Amino acid sequence: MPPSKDRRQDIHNSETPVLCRACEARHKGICGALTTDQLVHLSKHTTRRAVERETELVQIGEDITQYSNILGGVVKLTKLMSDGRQQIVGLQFAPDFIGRPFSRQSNTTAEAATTVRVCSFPKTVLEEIINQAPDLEHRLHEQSLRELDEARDWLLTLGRKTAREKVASFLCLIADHIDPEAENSGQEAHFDLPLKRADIADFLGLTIETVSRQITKLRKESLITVENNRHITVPDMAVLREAATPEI
Amino acid sequence: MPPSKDRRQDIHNSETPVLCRACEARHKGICGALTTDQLVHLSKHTTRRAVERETELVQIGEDITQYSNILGGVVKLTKLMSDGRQQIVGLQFAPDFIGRPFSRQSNTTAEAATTVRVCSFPKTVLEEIINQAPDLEHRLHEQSLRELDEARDWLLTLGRKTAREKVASFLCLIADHIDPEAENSGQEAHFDLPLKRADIADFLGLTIETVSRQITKLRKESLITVENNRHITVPDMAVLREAATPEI
DNA sequence: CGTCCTATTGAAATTCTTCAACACTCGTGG
DNA sequence: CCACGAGTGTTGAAGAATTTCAATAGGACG
Repeated sequence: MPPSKDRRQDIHNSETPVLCRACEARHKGICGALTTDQLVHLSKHTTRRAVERETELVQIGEDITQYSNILGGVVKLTKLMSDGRQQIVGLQFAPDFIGRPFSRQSNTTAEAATTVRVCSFPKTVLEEIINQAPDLEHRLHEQSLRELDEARDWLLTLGRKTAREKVASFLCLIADHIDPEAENSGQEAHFDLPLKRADIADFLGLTIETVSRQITKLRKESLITVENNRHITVPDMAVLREAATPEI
Repeated sequence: MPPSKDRRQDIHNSETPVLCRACEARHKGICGALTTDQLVHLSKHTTRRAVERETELVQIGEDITQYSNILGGVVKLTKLMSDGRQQIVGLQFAPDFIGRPFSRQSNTTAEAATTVRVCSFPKTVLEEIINQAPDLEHRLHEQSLRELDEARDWLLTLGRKTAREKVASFLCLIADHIDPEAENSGQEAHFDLPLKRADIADFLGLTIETVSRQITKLRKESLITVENNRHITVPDMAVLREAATPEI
C-alpha cells in the first residue's frame, strides 16, 4: 500500500489540524500524546476512510505497513485454524489503536465487525514520531496493557464459564462499551449488538445454536429483551452481571 | 551490590554489580535496557530470594508495592471465581518481568508453580528509572506485547481446541520453553512438567481427570512417554505439534 | 504404619455440539 | 407485485465430548 496523498496544505505549523480537532483519538486515544507540530506532521500522512463490515483491515501473517485509529464502529481480531475453526481474540472500539507495534507481521486478522471509520497512517511515520515523543510509546504501552488485561479476563470466561455465563458476560462487555452510563445496579441499558450470532459464537468458543439458545433463555427469564435480533435492553445490569459472574 | 575491581571499559565510575553479571535478566530481560549507573542504583534496592512452590508473589486486587524478575522456575498467573473455579491466564519463565506496570493494583495473582528464584525491587525505584531510561519502558512494552500475543494464542486454544489438542498444545508450550533445542521436526524433547495435573487443568480449562485421560492416550499412542508422572519425553516434536494444531 | 497428596481409571450424568428443519428479512429481477 | 434466493436466526432431537462422582493406587513423610 502506498502512503496516502497530502490532502491539505499548512498555513501555520502550529495549529491543530482541522480533522483532528473533534477526534476522539486526539483526546482519549494515542494522539493525545502528540504536540501540535507532531499532529500536523502525522496528519499529512493520514487517510480517513470508512470500511464496510466484513472487510479485513489487517491480515494475519501479513507484513505490517500501516497502523490505524478507530474513529467509530467495532473491529474484531480473529485467529483461524486450517480446518476452519475460528476464534475472536479481541474486540476493539473507538478510539482504540489497531496494529501490533514492533513486529514485522501481524499475529491476528483485524476485520470490521460493523461499518468502521478509521484514520490510518504508515508504519514508518508512527515509528518516526515514537522516536521523538516518548510519551507516545507510553500511550501505546497503556493500550497494550489494557488489551492484555482484557485478554486475560476473557481467558477466564472461555476456560471456566458455562455457555449461559459466557453469553451474559458478552452482553455485559458490549453494554459497558456502548452504553457505559448504565454501569451500576438497577440501571437499564440499551444497545445494538455489533456482532451477528456467528461472531458471538466465535468470540465465546461456542456454536451459533448454543448462543441462540442461551439468548432465548435469558430473554425468557426476563434478564434481557430482544428486538429485531440485534437490539438488546437490559432492565437491570446488576442482574445480568450476576448471571455473567455468579457471586458465591 | 558494592562494586569490586576489574572491568576497565567503564566510562563512569561505577561497575556492573556482581550479582547482575551472570544474570539472565541483565541480558535478555529488562535490565538490558539499563546503563551501568542505573544498574548500580537499581541493585541497591533489589532483593534476591527463593520462593517455595505454591507461594503467592502478588495477590489479585492487592496494591502493587514491588516488581520482580524471574531468575529461575515457573510462575503462574491465576484468576479465581468466588465459587472456586480457577483459570491460569499466563505462565512465566526466566527472565520474565513480573508485575503490572502503571496500575495501582494487580489483575491477577502470581504464584510460584515450582520453586522460583526472583530478584525484586520496589515499585518506586522502577518508576524512577523508567523516567530516566526510555528504553526501559520499551523493554517492558515488548514484554507486554509478548504476553499479549501468548494470551491471544491461548484464547484460540481454550475456545476452539479439543481436550486432546489442548493437552498437546500445553506439552508443546512447555517443551518450547524448557527444551528449546528440540524446536524442529524429528527432534526428541525431554523435560519435567513444572505443573501438577490440577494446574494443567486450570491452565487448559479442563478437569484433572480429563487431563489425566488425555495424557494417558497420548502415551498409549506413543506421542510421548511419561516417567514418574512428571518427566516427559517427546520422540518427535513435529508429531506432537500436529496433535496440538492439526493442519488441514 | 497411617495419612496426605497426587494421579489414574471407570461408570453415570450433563453440557454442548451436530444435524436437520424451519422462519424471517431484505434486495433483486421477472 | 410477487417470487426467489441469500443471509441470518431459532428450535428440536440425537449424538459426542467432557464433567462429575466414586473408587483405587503409589509415593513422601512423620
